[in-house]
Amino acid sequence: MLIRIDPSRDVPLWEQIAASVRSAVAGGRLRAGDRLPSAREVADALDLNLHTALHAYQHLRDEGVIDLRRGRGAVVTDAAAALRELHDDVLALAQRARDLGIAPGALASLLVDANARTPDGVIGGPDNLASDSRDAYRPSEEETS
Amino acid sequence: MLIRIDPSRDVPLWEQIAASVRSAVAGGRLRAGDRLPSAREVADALDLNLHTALHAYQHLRDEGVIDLRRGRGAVVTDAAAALRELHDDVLALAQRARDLGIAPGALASLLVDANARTPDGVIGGPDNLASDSRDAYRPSEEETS
DNA sequence: GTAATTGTTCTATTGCAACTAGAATAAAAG
DNA sequence: CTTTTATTCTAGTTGCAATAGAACAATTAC
Repeated sequence: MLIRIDPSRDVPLWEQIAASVRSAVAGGRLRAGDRLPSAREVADALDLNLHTALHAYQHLRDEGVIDLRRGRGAVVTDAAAALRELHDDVLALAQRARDLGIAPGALASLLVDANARTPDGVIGGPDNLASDSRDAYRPSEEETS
Repeated sequence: MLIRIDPSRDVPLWEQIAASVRSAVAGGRLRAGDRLPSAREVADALDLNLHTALHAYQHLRDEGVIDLRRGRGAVVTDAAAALRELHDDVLALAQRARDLGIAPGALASLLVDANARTPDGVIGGPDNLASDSRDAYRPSEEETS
Protein backbone atom coordinates (compact mmCIF):
# COMPACT_ATOMS: atom_id res chain seq x y z
CA MET A 1 0.00 0.00 0.00
CA LEU A 2 2.15 2.83 -1.28
CA ILE A 3 -0.63 5.35 -1.00
CA ARG A 4 -3.14 5.18 1.81
CA ILE A 5 -5.84 7.61 2.82
CA ASP A 6 -8.44 7.76 5.56
CA PRO A 7 -11.33 10.14 4.83
CA SER A 8 -12.36 10.08 8.48
CA ARG A 9 -9.21 11.92 9.51
CA ASP A 10 -9.33 15.70 9.52
CA VAL A 11 -6.24 15.89 7.34
CA PRO A 12 -7.04 16.93 3.74
CA LEU A 13 -7.04 14.00 1.31
CA TRP A 14 -4.48 15.59 -0.98
CA GLU A 15 -2.18 16.04 2.00
CA GLN A 16 -2.59 12.40 2.96
CA ILE A 17 -1.61 11.34 -0.53
CA ALA A 18 1.45 13.59 -0.41
CA ALA A 19 2.30 12.24 3.03
CA SER A 20 2.13 8.67 1.77
CA VAL A 21 4.55 9.36 -1.06
CA ARG A 22 6.84 11.38 1.19
CA SER A 23 6.91 8.60 3.70
CA ALA A 24 7.63 5.99 1.03
CA VAL A 25 10.52 8.07 -0.24
CA ALA A 26 11.91 8.66 3.24
CA GLY A 27 11.58 4.96 4.01
CA GLY A 28 13.39 3.93 0.87
CA ARG A 29 10.40 2.17 -0.66
CA LEU A 30 10.64 4.73 -3.44
CA ARG A 31 14.01 5.75 -4.85
CA ALA A 32 15.16 8.58 -7.08
CA GLY A 33 14.07 7.82 -10.64
CA ASP A 34 11.10 5.70 -9.67
CA ARG A 35 7.89 6.56 -11.45
CA LEU A 36 4.69 7.09 -9.50
CA PRO A 37 1.29 5.98 -10.75
CA SER A 38 -0.42 8.66 -12.81
CA ALA A 39 -2.74 11.05 -11.05
CA ARG A 40 -5.67 9.46 -12.86
CA GLU A 41 -4.71 6.01 -11.65
CA VAL A 42 -4.43 7.26 -8.08
CA ALA A 43 -7.78 8.99 -8.31
CA ASP A 44 -9.44 5.87 -9.71
CA ALA A 45 -7.87 3.47 -7.24
CA LEU A 46 -8.72 5.61 -4.21
CA ASP A 47 -12.09 6.66 -5.60
CA LEU A 48 -11.19 10.32 -5.58
CA ASN A 49 -11.39 13.17 -8.01
CA LEU A 50 -8.55 13.66 -10.45
CA HIS A 51 -7.95 17.17 -9.15
CA THR A 52 -7.44 15.94 -5.62
CA ALA A 53 -4.71 13.53 -6.70
CA LEU A 54 -3.14 16.15 -8.95
CA HIS A 55 -3.13 18.67 -6.13
CA ALA A 56 -1.11 16.24 -4.04
CA TYR A 57 1.39 15.68 -6.84
CA GLN A 58 1.71 19.39 -7.55
CA HIS A 59 2.41 19.98 -3.90
CA LEU A 60 5.12 17.34 -3.92
CA ARG A 61 6.59 19.00 -6.98
CA ASP A 62 6.69 22.35 -5.16
CA GLU A 63 8.56 20.58 -2.36
CA GLY A 64 11.01 19.24 -4.90
CA VAL A 65 10.22 15.60 -4.16
CA ILE A 66 9.00 14.71 -7.64
CA ASP A 67 9.26 15.88 -11.22
CA LEU A 68 5.91 16.32 -12.90
CA ARG A 69 5.54 16.60 -16.65
CA ARG A 70 2.78 15.95 -19.13
CA GLY A 71 2.82 12.64 -20.90
CA ARG A 72 5.50 11.34 -18.58
CA GLY A 73 3.90 11.51 -15.16
CA ALA A 74 5.57 11.82 -11.77
CA VAL A 75 9.16 10.77 -11.15
CA VAL A 76 11.01 10.87 -7.82
CA THR A 77 13.86 13.39 -7.82
CA ASP A 78 17.29 13.30 -6.23
CA ALA A 79 15.86 15.17 -3.25
CA ALA A 80 14.82 11.73 -2.10
CA ALA A 81 18.24 11.35 -0.51
CA ALA A 82 17.61 14.25 1.86
CA LEU A 83 14.32 12.79 3.03
CA ARG A 84 15.93 9.43 3.54
CA GLU A 85 18.62 10.90 5.70
CA LEU A 86 16.02 12.06 8.16
CA HIS A 87 14.05 8.85 8.20
CA ASP A 88 15.67 7.18 11.20
CA ASP A 89 15.74 10.34 13.28
CA VAL A 90 12.10 11.04 12.52
CA LEU A 91 11.07 7.57 13.57
CA ALA A 92 13.15 7.77 16.72
CA LEU A 93 11.64 11.09 17.73
CA ALA A 94 8.13 9.90 16.97
CA GLN A 95 8.75 6.85 19.11
CA ARG A 96 10.03 8.92 22.01
CA ALA A 97 7.06 11.26 21.79
CA ARG A 98 4.66 8.35 21.88
CA ASP A 99 6.41 6.89 24.91
CA LEU A 100 6.01 10.23 26.65
CA GLY A 101 2.32 10.31 25.81
CA ILE A 102 2.58 13.28 23.50
CA ALA A 103 -0.01 13.54 20.74
CA PRO A 104 1.33 13.24 17.16
CA GLY A 105 -0.21 16.57 16.25
CA ALA A 106 1.46 18.26 19.19
CA LEU A 107 4.85 16.97 18.15
CA ALA A 108 4.33 18.10 14.58
CA SER A 109 3.27 21.50 15.83
CA LEU A 110 6.44 21.79 17.89
CA LEU A 111 8.52 21.13 14.82
CA VAL A 112 6.76 23.65 12.66
CA ASP A 113 7.05 26.20 15.42
CA ALA A 114 10.74 25.44 15.82
CA ASN A 115 11.26 26.23 12.17
CA ALA A 116 9.15 29.35 12.40
CA ARG A 117 11.38 30.70 15.16
CA THR A 118 14.69 30.09 13.43
CA PRO A 119 14.09 30.98 9.79
CA ASP A 120 16.59 30.82 6.97
CA GLY A 121 19.93 30.90 8.64
CA VAL A 122 18.91 32.97 11.60
CA ILE A 123 19.73 30.63 14.46
CA GLY A 124 17.94 31.71 17.53
CA GLY A 125 17.76 35.12 15.97
CA PRO A 126 16.27 38.11 17.77
CA ASP A 127 12.89 39.02 16.36
CA ASN A 128 11.72 38.21 12.89
CA LEU A 129 8.28 39.65 12.63
CA ALA A 130 6.15 38.47 9.79
CA SER A 131 4.29 40.97 7.69
CA ASP A 132 1.24 41.06 9.89
CA SER A 133 2.04 39.13 13.02
CA ARG A 134 0.65 40.00 16.39
CA ASP A 135 1.99 38.94 19.74
CA ALA A 136 1.19 39.29 23.36
CA TYR A 137 2.29 38.32 26.83
CA ARG A 138 5.91 37.95 27.57
CA PRO A 139 6.28 35.57 30.50
CA SER A 140 7.05 38.32 33.03
CA GLU A 141 7.68 35.96 35.91
CA GLU A 142 4.33 34.36 36.47
CA GLU A 143 3.77 33.57 40.12
CA THR A 144 3.79 29.81 40.63
CA SER A 145 0.30 29.77 42.18
CA MET B 1 5.92 37.39 23.25
CA LEU B 2 4.52 34.26 24.81
CA ILE B 3 1.73 34.02 22.28
CA ARG B 4 2.27 35.03 18.71
CA ILE B 5 0.01 34.62 15.71
CA ASP B 6 0.23 35.46 12.04
CA PRO B 7 -3.13 35.63 10.28
CA SER B 8 -1.43 35.44 6.88
CA ARG B 9 -0.33 31.87 7.51
CA ASP B 10 -2.69 29.09 6.50
CA VAL B 11 -2.56 27.57 9.97
CA PRO B 12 -5.75 28.14 11.98
CA LEU B 13 -5.43 30.92 14.55
CA TRP B 14 -6.48 28.71 17.44
CA GLU B 15 -3.77 26.25 16.43
CA GLN B 16 -1.17 29.00 16.35
CA ILE B 17 -2.13 30.04 19.85
CA ALA B 18 -1.87 26.45 21.05
CA ALA B 19 1.47 26.10 19.27
CA SER B 20 2.81 29.19 21.00
CA VAL B 21 1.91 27.87 24.44
CA ARG B 22 3.21 24.41 23.62
CA SER B 23 6.48 25.86 22.43
CA ALA B 24 6.82 28.01 25.53
CA VAL B 25 6.26 24.99 27.72
CA ALA B 26 8.72 22.87 25.76
CA GLY B 27 11.27 25.64 25.88
CA GLY B 28 10.93 26.07 29.62
CA ARG B 29 9.55 29.59 29.43
CA LEU B 30 6.43 28.19 31.06
CA ARG B 31 6.68 25.69 33.89
CA ALA B 32 4.21 23.39 35.58
CA GLY B 33 1.99 25.46 37.83
CA ASP B 34 2.32 28.66 35.83
CA ARG B 35 -0.92 30.41 35.05
CA LEU B 36 -1.73 31.51 31.52
CA PRO B 37 -3.55 34.74 30.71
CA SER B 38 -7.30 34.30 30.59
CA ALA B 39 -8.89 33.50 27.26
CA ARG B 40 -10.54 36.91 27.30
CA GLU B 41 -7.19 38.62 27.80
CA VAL B 42 -5.65 36.66 24.95
CA ALA B 43 -8.55 37.47 22.67
CA ASP B 44 -8.34 41.18 23.52
CA ALA B 45 -4.57 41.41 23.19
CA LEU B 46 -4.48 39.61 19.84
CA ASP B 47 -7.67 41.23 18.62
CA LEU B 48 -9.44 37.89 18.24
CA ASN B 49 -12.75 36.46 19.25
CA LEU B 50 -13.08 34.92 22.69
CA HIS B 51 -14.14 31.62 21.18
CA THR B 52 -10.99 31.38 19.10
CA ALA B 53 -8.77 31.78 22.15
CA LEU B 54 -10.93 29.37 24.15
CA HIS B 55 -10.76 26.81 21.39
CA ALA B 56 -6.98 26.89 21.61
CA TYR B 57 -7.06 26.44 25.38
CA GLN B 58 -9.58 23.62 25.21
CA HIS B 59 -7.38 21.86 22.70
CA LEU B 60 -4.38 22.20 25.00
CA ARG B 61 -6.50 20.79 27.79
CA ASP B 62 -7.40 17.78 25.63
CA GLU B 63 -3.68 17.28 25.05
CA GLY B 64 -3.12 17.39 28.80
CA VAL B 65 -0.86 20.42 28.66
CA ILE B 66 -3.04 22.68 30.81
CA ASP B 67 -5.77 22.49 33.40
CA LEU B 68 -8.77 24.62 32.57
CA ARG B 69 -11.38 25.56 35.17
CA ARG B 70 -13.90 28.35 35.52
CA GLY B 71 -12.91 31.24 37.71
CA ARG B 72 -9.37 30.00 37.89
CA GLY B 73 -8.20 30.03 34.30
CA ALA B 74 -5.53 27.95 32.62
CA VAL B 75 -2.67 26.38 34.55
CA VAL B 76 0.23 24.39 33.09
CA THR B 77 0.17 20.74 34.17
CA ASP B 78 2.94 18.32 35.05
CA ALA B 79 2.84 17.08 31.46
CA ALA B 80 5.11 20.04 30.81
CA ALA B 81 8.06 17.85 31.76
CA ALA B 82 7.40 15.48 28.87
CA LEU B 83 7.30 18.31 26.35
CA ARG B 84 10.49 19.74 27.77
CA GLU B 85 12.29 16.47 27.37
CA LEU B 86 11.72 16.62 23.64
CA HIS B 87 12.70 20.22 23.21
CA ASP B 88 16.36 19.76 22.31
CA ASP B 89 15.70 16.83 19.99
CA VAL B 90 12.94 18.72 18.23
CA LEU B 91 15.16 21.71 17.65
CA ALA B 92 18.00 19.52 16.43
CA LEU B 93 15.79 17.70 13.97
CA ALA B 94 14.25 20.92 12.73
CA GLN B 95 17.72 22.33 12.19
CA ARG B 96 18.85 19.29 10.25
CA ALA B 97 15.75 19.39 8.08
CA ARG B 98 16.36 23.02 7.26
CA ASP B 99 19.97 22.31 6.37
CA LEU B 100 18.77 19.62 3.98
CA GLY B 101 16.31 22.01 2.41
CA ILE B 102 13.24 20.17 3.59
CA ALA B 103 10.11 22.23 4.07
CA PRO B 104 8.82 22.50 7.66
CA GLY B 105 5.45 21.15 6.63
CA ALA B 106 7.04 18.14 4.99
CA LEU B 107 8.95 17.31 8.14
CA ALA B 108 5.85 17.63 10.27
CA SER B 109 3.98 15.42 7.86
CA LEU B 110 6.67 12.76 8.10
CA LEU B 111 6.30 12.72 11.86
CA VAL B 112 2.54 12.43 11.83
CA ASP B 113 2.80 9.65 9.30
CA ALA B 114 5.40 7.86 11.39
CA ASN B 115 2.99 7.85 14.28
CA ALA B 116 0.13 6.74 12.09
CA ARG B 117 2.11 3.69 11.02
CA THR B 118 3.06 2.54 14.51
CA PRO B 119 0.00 3.17 16.64
CA ASP B 120 -0.40 2.51 20.36
CA GLY B 121 2.17 -0.10 21.16
CA VAL B 122 2.11 -1.74 17.78
CA ILE B 123 5.70 -1.22 16.68
CA GLY B 124 6.02 -1.77 13.00
CA GLY B 125 2.88 -3.83 13.21
CA PRO B 126 1.35 -5.56 10.21
CA ASP B 127 -1.78 -3.81 9.06
CA ASN B 128 -3.91 -1.60 11.18
CA LEU B 129 -6.66 -0.46 8.91
CA ALA B 130 -8.73 2.44 10.07
CA SER B 131 -12.49 2.21 9.88
CA ASP B 132 -12.73 3.51 6.38
CA SER B 133 -9.22 3.66 4.98
CA ARG B 134 -8.42 3.04 1.37
CA ASP B 135 -5.06 2.16 -0.08
CA ALA B 136 -3.48 1.47 -3.40
CA TYR B 137 -0.22 0.68 -5.11
CA ARG B 138 2.28 -1.50 -3.45
CA PRO B 139 5.70 -0.59 -4.87
CA SER B 140 5.94 -3.79 -6.96
CA GLU B 141 9.47 -3.14 -8.17
CA GLU B 142 9.10 -0.02 -10.26
CA GLU B 143 11.53 0.01 -13.12
CA THR B 144 14.10 2.74 -12.59
CA SER B 145 13.11 4.69 -15.69
C1' DG C 1 -22.23 37.05 51.54
C1' DT C 2 -21.38 39.70 47.43
C1' DA C 3 -19.08 41.02 43.33
C1' DA C 4 -15.69 40.21 39.85
C1' DT C 5 -13.34 36.87 37.15
C1' DT C 6 -13.28 33.03 34.04
C1' DG C 7 -14.55 29.01 31.52
C1' DT C 8 -18.90 26.62 29.47
C1' DT C 9 -22.62 26.38 26.42
C1' DC C 10 -25.89 27.96 23.02
C1' DT C 11 -27.39 30.00 18.53
C1' DA C 12 -26.16 32.30 14.28
C1' DT C 13 -23.60 34.21 10.40
C1' DT C 14 -19.74 34.92 7.19
C1' DG C 15 -15.64 33.56 4.47
C1' DC C 16 -12.65 30.26 2.69
C1' DA C 17 -10.52 25.88 1.57
C1' DA C 18 -11.38 21.11 0.31
C1' DC C 19 -13.58 18.27 -2.75
C1' DT C 20 -16.09 17.10 -6.65
C1' DA C 21 -17.41 17.55 -11.62
C1' DG C 22 -16.91 18.41 -16.51
C1' DA C 23 -14.38 20.04 -20.28
C1' DA C 24 -10.76 21.78 -23.27
C1' DT C 25 -5.71 22.11 -24.06
C1' DA C 26 -0.70 21.01 -24.46
C1' DA C 27 3.34 18.19 -24.02
C1' DA C 28 5.50 13.74 -24.08
C1' DA C 29 5.61 8.76 -25.28
C1' DG C 30 4.35 4.79 -28.12
C1' DC D 1 -1.06 9.84 -35.37
C1' DT D 2 -2.93 8.00 -31.34
C1' DT D 3 -2.59 7.47 -26.47
C1' DT D 4 -1.21 9.00 -22.16
C1' DT D 5 -0.71 12.55 -18.88
C1' DA D 6 -0.46 16.94 -16.70
C1' DT D 7 -2.38 21.83 -17.08
C1' DT D 8 -5.92 25.10 -16.89
C1' DC D 9 -10.60 26.82 -16.65
C1' DT D 10 -15.30 27.24 -14.70
C1' DA D 11 -18.59 25.85 -11.24
C1' DG D 12 -21.10 23.88 -7.44
C1' DT D 13 -21.30 21.69 -2.63
C1' DT D 14 -19.69 20.94 1.84
C1' DG D 15 -17.45 21.67 6.27
C1' DC D 16 -14.48 24.22 9.27
C1' DA D 17 -12.54 28.56 10.96
C1' DA D 18 -13.66 32.72 12.78
C1' DT D 19 -16.70 36.12 14.39
C1' DA D 20 -20.64 37.84 17.23
C1' DG D 21 -23.80 38.08 21.10
C1' DA D 22 -25.81 36.24 25.05
C1' DA D 23 -26.76 33.57 29.19
C1' DC D 24 -24.86 30.49 32.65
C1' DA D 25 -21.86 28.17 36.35
C1' DA D 26 -17.76 27.60 39.17
C1' DT D 27 -14.01 29.81 41.43
C1' DT D 28 -11.70 33.57 43.40
C1' DA D 29 -11.31 38.07 45.74
C1' DC D 30 -13.13 41.50 48.74
